[in-house]
Amino acid sequence: MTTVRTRFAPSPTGFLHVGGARTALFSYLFARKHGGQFILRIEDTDLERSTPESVNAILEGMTWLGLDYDEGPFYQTQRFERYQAVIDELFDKGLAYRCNCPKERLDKLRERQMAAKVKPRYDGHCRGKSIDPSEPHVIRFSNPVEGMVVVDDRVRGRVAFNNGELDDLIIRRSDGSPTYNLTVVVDDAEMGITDVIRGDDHLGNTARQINILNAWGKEPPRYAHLPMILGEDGSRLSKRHGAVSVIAFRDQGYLPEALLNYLVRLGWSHGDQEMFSVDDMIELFDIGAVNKAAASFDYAKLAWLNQHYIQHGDTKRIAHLLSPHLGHLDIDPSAGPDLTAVVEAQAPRAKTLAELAEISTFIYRDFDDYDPAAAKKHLRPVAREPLVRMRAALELLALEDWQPELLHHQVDQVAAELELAMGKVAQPLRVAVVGRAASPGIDVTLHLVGKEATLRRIDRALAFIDARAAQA
RNA sequence: GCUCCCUUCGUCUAGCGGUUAGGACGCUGGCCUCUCACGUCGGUAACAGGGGUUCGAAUCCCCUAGGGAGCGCCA
Repeated sequence: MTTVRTRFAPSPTGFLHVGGARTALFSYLFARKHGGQFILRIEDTDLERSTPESVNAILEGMTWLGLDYDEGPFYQTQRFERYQAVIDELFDKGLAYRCNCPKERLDKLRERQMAAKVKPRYDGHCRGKSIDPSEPHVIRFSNPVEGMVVVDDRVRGRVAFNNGELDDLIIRRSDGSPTYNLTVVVDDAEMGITDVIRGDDHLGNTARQINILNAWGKEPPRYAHLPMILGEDGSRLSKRHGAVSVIAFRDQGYLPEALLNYLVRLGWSHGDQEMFSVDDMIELFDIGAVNKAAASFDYAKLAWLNQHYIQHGDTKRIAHLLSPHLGHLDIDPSAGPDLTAVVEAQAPRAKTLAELAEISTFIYRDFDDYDPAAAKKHLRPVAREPLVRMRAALELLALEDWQPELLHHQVDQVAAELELAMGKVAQPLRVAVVGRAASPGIDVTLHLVGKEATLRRIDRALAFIDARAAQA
């Protein structure tokens, strides 16, 4: 039995988007599941549009997702001699031919075909003509004229194409460079790719590629064409739907395991299971169980998964990943409490790391203004007494006693002394210290804010209440 | 226009001839509770339409409708 070898073959004309990431993931999983190899190949034969920046962006995305490859990255631009050799071979065997049809003829042909309501395709005009290699020309593959090509696809099943529908595609441009369908075929064959997993926009190409493979005398790999990922409105996923670059997800505070988990469930499932670690995926993934229909990207569900992983992931690691997001808010995490304590306290209320950072700013610096609704509701004259009492009680607390348990006790005490419900004391205190009505438990909140800032902010709240009373 | 493909709650999906059509996200009601969350219990909501085949169809076949992809000297 031959070893399974899959590849991910992006063209470096932009960042790594989630559709590509899912294709890469499925290829990766298939290889890992079968104990095979996963290969990365950069298809940069389009010199006009390929950029080194894009290559870096793709590599960065793969690394962030943890989709490690066993071989590569290979660059097609470094394999031009191989492609030329195969083109020559096909030409010498009469399986390809020179064509010098001018653009005008091709345009007219196409026009006529459209008018006749037939599929536009090259008519094989130059087949059998002997064209001098010194004059400008391209080389076309002689596609079989009769018969059918059958793609035995792992997700689509058997898909048949009539050879009459396929035309003689160009395999070498007039500038001498090879084209996509040729390079893919050569690389997949020579890199020993056993299973090609790619987007279903390639289904049509597959028929052509199988024909080239057959002519060249190579065994075609097995194919699996994945359905597309659509935006929330059902149209092709694009930037206008939201983030599509995996790096953008990272920068917005998504965890790679959350994105991977979300992606694996797009078109694939294992019973009712929703949570999958990468190890789970490798164990359970089944390419044959992939759906045929396109799926819409649901940002809300991704957010739910992300929250789950923020909440249940290793606290130290989450803290580490949170750090740069605090930095973006001009916060120096080392100037505050232990970051893991912040993560533990806030994780249940953040869907992204960016959000986690945002709702934690009060821990590091005084807030600018009170949330109007919160201030109106809780910083009223009735709150004055509880706040004064709290301040007095807290001031007596030694720095080393500034711990959640003792802080909780203080709030309890004041509430009991004033015969007030816990909330009547805790809420004004919370708004005073946080600036808004939502935060972790009041004990944890006070602990994270620290004694000095807590007392300062209570004073500020008292002044606020007095000023408001004077105004009324 | 032509070729190929797809169609179960709003979304991701389970289902593979007999189910009260299940789960998850979202939305929503209760509980928990110092707030917001988390958690937990419940609710809402789907087989695109029409013909067959069959004792019996979400499941098999055909047609219609809707959607998608491809038809480059792009990949």
